[in-house]
Amino acid sequence: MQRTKFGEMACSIARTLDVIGEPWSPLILRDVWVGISRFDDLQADLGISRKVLTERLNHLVEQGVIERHPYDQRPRYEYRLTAKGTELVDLLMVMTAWGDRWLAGEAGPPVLHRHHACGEISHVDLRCAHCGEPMHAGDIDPLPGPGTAP
Amino acid sequence: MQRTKFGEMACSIARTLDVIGEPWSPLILRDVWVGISRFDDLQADLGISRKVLTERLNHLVEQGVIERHPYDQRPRYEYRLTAKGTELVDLLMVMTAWGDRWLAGEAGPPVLHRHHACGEISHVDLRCAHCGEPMHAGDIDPLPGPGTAP
DNA sequence: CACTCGAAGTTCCCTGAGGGAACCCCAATG
DNA sequence: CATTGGGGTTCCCTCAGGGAACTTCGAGTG
Repeated sequence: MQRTKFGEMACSIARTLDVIGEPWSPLILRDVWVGISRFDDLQADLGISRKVLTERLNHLVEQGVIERHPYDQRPRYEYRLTAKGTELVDLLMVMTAWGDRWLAGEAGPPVLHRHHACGEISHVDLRCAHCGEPMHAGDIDPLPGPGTAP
Repeated sequence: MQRTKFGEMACSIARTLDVIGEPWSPLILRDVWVGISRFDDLQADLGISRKVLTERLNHLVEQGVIERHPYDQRPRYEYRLTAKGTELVDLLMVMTAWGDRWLAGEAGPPVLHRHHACGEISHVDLRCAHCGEPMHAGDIDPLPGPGTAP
């Protein structure tokens, strides 16, 4: 947990960090995405402290990124992505693409992604939602928006 | 700083978190991207502790994401994005898009982005680098890659 | 019914990272 | 020679993360 509250800044990056910026949160999201969805399974897969896992799951549920689903008469739950959380996976895919490109080293990427539409091993690329052309760091100008800080 | 080392995991998401996953790092990157590049300017803009800012800048320089450039005879430096860091801005753009969509609230997004190619206010969308079709959470299958853990 | 089991937390203590503020270094300037 | 200002460093204090033991509660077993 960061001591300074990012969620109150007038910046969508800072606000997003307030939702998934804490240590472990992106990895929890990754596990839930690939189907590791129960408390003990998450704890074993990540090697995270149980206390922190509890805190992170509660926070992600509060933020509406994942949901608790009972899967038994007994109080047993599994966690699933909401629509909000599913869209956050975009972030994970970009992190994967960057990590594969810059950090994988000799051995190559640990995981490959096959794209359903074309059947090829591929990765994500960023395009403008409006015109479809590439959209990267140098391709935009920032302008003050309606929600600018007072 | 996370106690557990993410960089040693066989996962590009975890490795990427080892580079920019610490508190403040994405916001430092954002500031450098938009041209806030000197120590005191960063410290003032972010409200971060000077100690932590020093640590983060050193780490980002070590990771090859930013570079120190002297801008005076005196020991004065400014920080600039490297190619590796410039590609990391993709991550910030996706965070911005998600935050704008899910967290901006009534007021709307605090910052707008005009795309050079089409001149419109827009945001990023994820496409397959191979076929150009949309590529989101449900559109891929993960497969073990060459760098899978032993 | 008493006993055990297992998932899902909860509690406790210890260490170490973040916040804040004061301090330091050093080249240029007046 | 004293001052200024950028770019850190140092020190102390608090609070978050790690680790491991403990708790809860319903289900299954003898």
